[in-house]
Amino acid sequence: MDNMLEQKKQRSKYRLQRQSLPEALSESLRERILSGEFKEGDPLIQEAIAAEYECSRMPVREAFRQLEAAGLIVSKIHKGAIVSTLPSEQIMELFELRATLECDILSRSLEHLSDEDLAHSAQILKRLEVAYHTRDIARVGTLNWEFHRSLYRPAGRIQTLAILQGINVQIDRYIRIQLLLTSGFEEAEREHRQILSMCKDRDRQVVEFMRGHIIRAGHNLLEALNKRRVSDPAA
Amino acid sequence: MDNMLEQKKQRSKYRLQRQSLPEALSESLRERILSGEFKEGDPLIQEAIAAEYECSRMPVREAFRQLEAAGLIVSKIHKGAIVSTLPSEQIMELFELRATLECDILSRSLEHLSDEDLAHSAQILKRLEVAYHTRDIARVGTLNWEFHRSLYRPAGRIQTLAILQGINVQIDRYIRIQLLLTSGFEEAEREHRQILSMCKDRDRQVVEFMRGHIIRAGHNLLEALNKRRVSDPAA
DNA sequence: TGCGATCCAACTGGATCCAATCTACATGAC
DNA sequence: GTCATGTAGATTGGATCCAGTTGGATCGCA
Repeated sequence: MDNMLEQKKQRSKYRLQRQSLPEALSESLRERILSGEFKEGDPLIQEAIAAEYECSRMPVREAFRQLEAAGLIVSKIHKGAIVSTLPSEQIMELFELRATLECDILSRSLEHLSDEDLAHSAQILKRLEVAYHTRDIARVGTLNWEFHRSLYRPAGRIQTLAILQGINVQIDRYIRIQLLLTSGFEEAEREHRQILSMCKDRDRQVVEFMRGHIIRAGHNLLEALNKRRVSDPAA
Repeated sequence: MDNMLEQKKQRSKYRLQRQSLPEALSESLRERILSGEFKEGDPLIQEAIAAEYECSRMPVREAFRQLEAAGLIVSKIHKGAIVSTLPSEQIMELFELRATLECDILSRSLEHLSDEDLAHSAQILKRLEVAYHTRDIARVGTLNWEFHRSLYRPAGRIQTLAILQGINVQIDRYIRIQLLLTSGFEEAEREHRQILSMCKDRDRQVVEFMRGHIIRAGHNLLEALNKRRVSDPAA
């Protein structure tokens, strides 16, 4: 999150984004769910969270509503909230959705991609590789999406990006689990470099290559995940 | 919403779905926004809403969080919430997203479409036509999406349907405005019948026909909307 | 009259309090 | 001993209360 400044560069120069407590809370809680601190099925007790952040239960409740809308938790009336669980088929469906939407947006983006955009992407890719080789899992998850997004932004498709962002939040935690379990990211790393290179050439075949990249990542993830889910019957 | 029972038929037979006040509130408020009672840019004052529903401001605040997550309102800290506004390009983008996702899911659905599914769709279409000819705008909006969804459900793509549902909520209010302004729905009505007929024949060309149907609807909507937006500079 | 500082009303944000509901354990009847 | 019922503790849902912010109105001054 230390690259906020770069991201906001097109906005007003001196804009300080204040956020309400519920927003800050939901951001922090989201990160803790993605990091695996709160696992699938874990109950989230309002009072405990409130105590941790030294605030009342009220902002916690509003944060829960946001997390629920993002699909990270499910809450039943008078029974509290638990971290949501996604069946394998739905995880794969999310990867297929990504494939569909990212191919579409990448195709549109190619026509507007400037050299500065590509330089920016290259920079993110470099940081992503550093994060991967220092085993900084959280940063790998963040930067992986950051890299993809940097390629799509020139398309100017705000709604598509928003949906993709939401999908990414949903699957990020599983990607992190995969990274913790296996080291099957080298393939993705090679592919990322090839994607960037093809984008530099404005080679339209990159669109179909991206589709394969995403679907392969999904399959790899599911394979690792299913191994874990049968051995650990927490699901 | 009177077909709830049908939809839940595969669940436990006697399940009563209680909902919390915030949920009920956000549902009601969403409907009021979609119906145009609250227009783009209108401020939503917590206290006023709470008074209307004879409850405290607390459940209203939680409902606002949900509506914000759905993209129907935007709230600034210490300045309250207003009904969100979508620029024309983003409305068209949402229609293009619909085209992409609905073609994909329809294609998958075709392989599982049973005769019962088709009978159900036909029934909805009939109700949709009744609603249109009795000028029941709210029902037209609801049933239009209901018809589309009934064709996609057999695909079993939960996440895709959830995203499409979200998109539909976003554009429903503009569809209703269009229905109020013009009567350009006859074309869509003809197309609906043709879509259903092609589905009955399991004709795969229905996928591309659906794409045209959605894109045409988007263009018609934007045309009507732009006329209104230049004459009424509320945006 | 025009500009600016100050004050006030309206509203939102957050804390605390009370009520409703669920869970688990204990008690008692058969 | 087992099953049903009752009850207490925990937890959430909703109301009320207080503090902080905003925006506009008012007043003062040049």
